[in-house]
Amino acid sequence: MGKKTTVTEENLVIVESPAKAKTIEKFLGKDFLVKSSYGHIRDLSKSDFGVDINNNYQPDYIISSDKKEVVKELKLLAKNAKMVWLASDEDREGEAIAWHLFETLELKEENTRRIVFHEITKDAIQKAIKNPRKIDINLVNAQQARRVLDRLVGFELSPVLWRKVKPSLSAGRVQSVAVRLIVDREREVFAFKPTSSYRVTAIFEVTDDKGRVKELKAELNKRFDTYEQTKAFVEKCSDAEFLVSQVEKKPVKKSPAAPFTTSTLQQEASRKLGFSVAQTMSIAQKLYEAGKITYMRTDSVNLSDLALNMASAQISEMMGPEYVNIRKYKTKAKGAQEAHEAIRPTYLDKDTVAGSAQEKRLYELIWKRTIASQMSDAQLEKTVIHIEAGNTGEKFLATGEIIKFDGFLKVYIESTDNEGEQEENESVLLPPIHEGEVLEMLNVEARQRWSQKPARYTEASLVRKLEELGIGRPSTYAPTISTIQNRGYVEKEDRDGTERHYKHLWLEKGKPVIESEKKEITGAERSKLFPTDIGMVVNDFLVKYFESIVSFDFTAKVEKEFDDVALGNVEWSKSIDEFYKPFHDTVEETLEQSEKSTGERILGVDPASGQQVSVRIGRFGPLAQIGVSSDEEGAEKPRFASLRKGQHLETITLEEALDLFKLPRTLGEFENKVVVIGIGRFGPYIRHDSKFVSLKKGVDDPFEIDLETAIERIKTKREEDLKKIIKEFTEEPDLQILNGRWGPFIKYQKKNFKIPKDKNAEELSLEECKALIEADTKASPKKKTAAKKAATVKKTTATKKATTTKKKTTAKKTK
DNA sequence: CAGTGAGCGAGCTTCCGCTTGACTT
Repeated sequence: MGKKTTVTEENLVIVESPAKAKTIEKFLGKDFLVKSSYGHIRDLSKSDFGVDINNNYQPDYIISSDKKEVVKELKLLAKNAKMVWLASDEDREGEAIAWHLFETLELKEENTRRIVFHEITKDAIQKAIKNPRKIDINLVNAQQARRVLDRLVGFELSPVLWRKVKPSLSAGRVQSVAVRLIVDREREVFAFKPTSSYRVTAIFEVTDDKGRVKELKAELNKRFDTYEQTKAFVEKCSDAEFLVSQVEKKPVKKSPAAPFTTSTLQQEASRKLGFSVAQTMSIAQKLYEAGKITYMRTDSVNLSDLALNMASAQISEMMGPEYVNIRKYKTKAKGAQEAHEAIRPTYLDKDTVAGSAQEKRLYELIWKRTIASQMSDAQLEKTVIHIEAGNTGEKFLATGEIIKFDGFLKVYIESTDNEGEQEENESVLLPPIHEGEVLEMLNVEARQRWSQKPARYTEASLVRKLEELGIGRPSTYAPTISTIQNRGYVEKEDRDGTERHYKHLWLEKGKPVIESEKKEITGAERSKLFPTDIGMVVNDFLVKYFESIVSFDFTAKVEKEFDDVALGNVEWSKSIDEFYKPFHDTVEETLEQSEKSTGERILGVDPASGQQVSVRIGRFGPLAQIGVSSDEEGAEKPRFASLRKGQHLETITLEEALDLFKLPRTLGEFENKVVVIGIGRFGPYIRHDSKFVSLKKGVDDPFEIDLETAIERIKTKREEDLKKIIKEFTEEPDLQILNGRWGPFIKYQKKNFKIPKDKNAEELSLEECKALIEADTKASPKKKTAAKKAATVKKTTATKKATTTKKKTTAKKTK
């Protein structure tokens, strides 16, 4: 749409991102028009795999529907340009984009150049223009192999799941491994048996140089396995002498972390700011588009020389030259392609930025991390004081750290995922203590401690694991995490902890030991990824029949193969053929031979009826069942009940399953209508006269509640509802003025309408209400169509994959 | 929103990686 479209330009440069195009255009001057392809412009067609299996896996590429406009414009511009510069990223995907552009725009070799740069700086770009090359067809072929392999795996495997597990499911090289990680971890947690030991700490009294009395906390250098041993030791402490036998001092240095990549940014934003992976990416995108940070999808920890100079100047100015230590970091990530710089502020002299609160916070995080990465090591002195506990043969250790030179710690401290054990990492300043001193004991405390269960994944820690395994790319981490949640394989959830008792011993100077049992809350989870039943069943199915595909090193193996293709040592279609032939055989075999997979577990026998009790995945999710289906005439049908939230096929017990059938429960009658207790999506409820009343949380037990209490709840609900009604009209019972969460509103035929703020709700007449309804429906005709669209989406798709489906429906319409 | 738990079968679902917008209570 730009005005320049019709003008003939000397040079057309095509990059992938429009924001990048804008910046580069400034560097190149008026002879260059810089445009963007918006990523890939073509993809495999969806019919017949988009790949001709019988003809060397010949790909069938079509221009993506949302790229037709872009392609049309680029084609015209390319036709009129004297030279076309393909400046997509220097990695496998970027090379392929260049090649697709070459093919699709019908470019000619003599006036096409391929150029690459890893940083968006004037120097880098001008150097690139001076050093053009040809499209590297081997690298392109490696990308084609990658693309075709992913298509074949995804489009062969998914239909197997439709037949053997449930329709609409999906499997793929990346998502299936992500799910597997989460399922495996859940089972580790389930199998985990905590063991306990006893941790002993003591507080001593110390007088410092100025005569001030201070407390010194120390921990025993061992933990006891049994309560008896612990008690015996604590008792001995009451009259023991505590002698400082050694004061150990050693220098320690700490180094800063590398600048941010996509994955480390996602992790730190999650730990420090509590952002989800998708949130981080969308905020970063905004910062990028505003020119405030460099590109946010990168696996590189490299900073440009320009950035390093800026960092050096900035640190020197803000904190002094002794804080500068310019470093080059090397990536550790498997399969990193390093087409971009690390994520950094565009201008390092800006330590903050205008924008939303979230943008500010993320920017400041990036600024700090970038600056810290170029700062000096922190110099610490670690002190360990050894305190002999009388003649018990044990000793207490007090550790402390003093910072001699703070270095990068002045700006940034990296967080870790460790939960619970933070107190041990606390750095404390120790009072001056000398060897040979005898310390006064104030108290000794011993408490039972339990070993920690394996940590469930957060979105961010899953990304880190995937990156470690070389699975997925910076541009796909966030979408992959959405996919496995949208498919219903995984849920992000909070879980309340459970109460646990622990033993406690307390000894105060000159007093007897106090023994007690205390309570703590343990195992609470916040925003953790849990597998669903369907996720587990699908995973087990894939592991059983397609172990090689969902194995953790599958991607690494095929990447090696792609590397050979990129080097020109192997023909890509041959490499695909070697994989596909046996894979396809397994698919056929599995379709023929495997049973349908429902995750069925037989729990036992129902004592009341003598029938079998089992659980499995049903049409609408996990269910429990009493009895078995039978073809025989007049055979009794089994009874069914859905599993509740938090119950799982794998862990539910016979008793819990039988409990499910106790509801709904009829209590009796009230006002000649039955009162029924049940549990629905929103918890336990009372149903009466086709109205629903929630049970009181934490007070009412759906299995125990009696008719009297239920009636009480119904009555209070009625009173509350009355308060909601502001005005009613006898001539129009469908119309009410109600008090809602956001103030008064009009309810008409089950739809809600706004009341303007300048109107008094109580004084509205029926005519005025109808006028408001009329005005509201007219004012937003879009609302209606949007709602309709949403409804059709809901019909065609079971879960909330609204975004992808919507795109498709609109795409079809515009055709 | 508070249930349902199939084969009278028509046609659809699905992958991974590049990119950005246009959606909504």
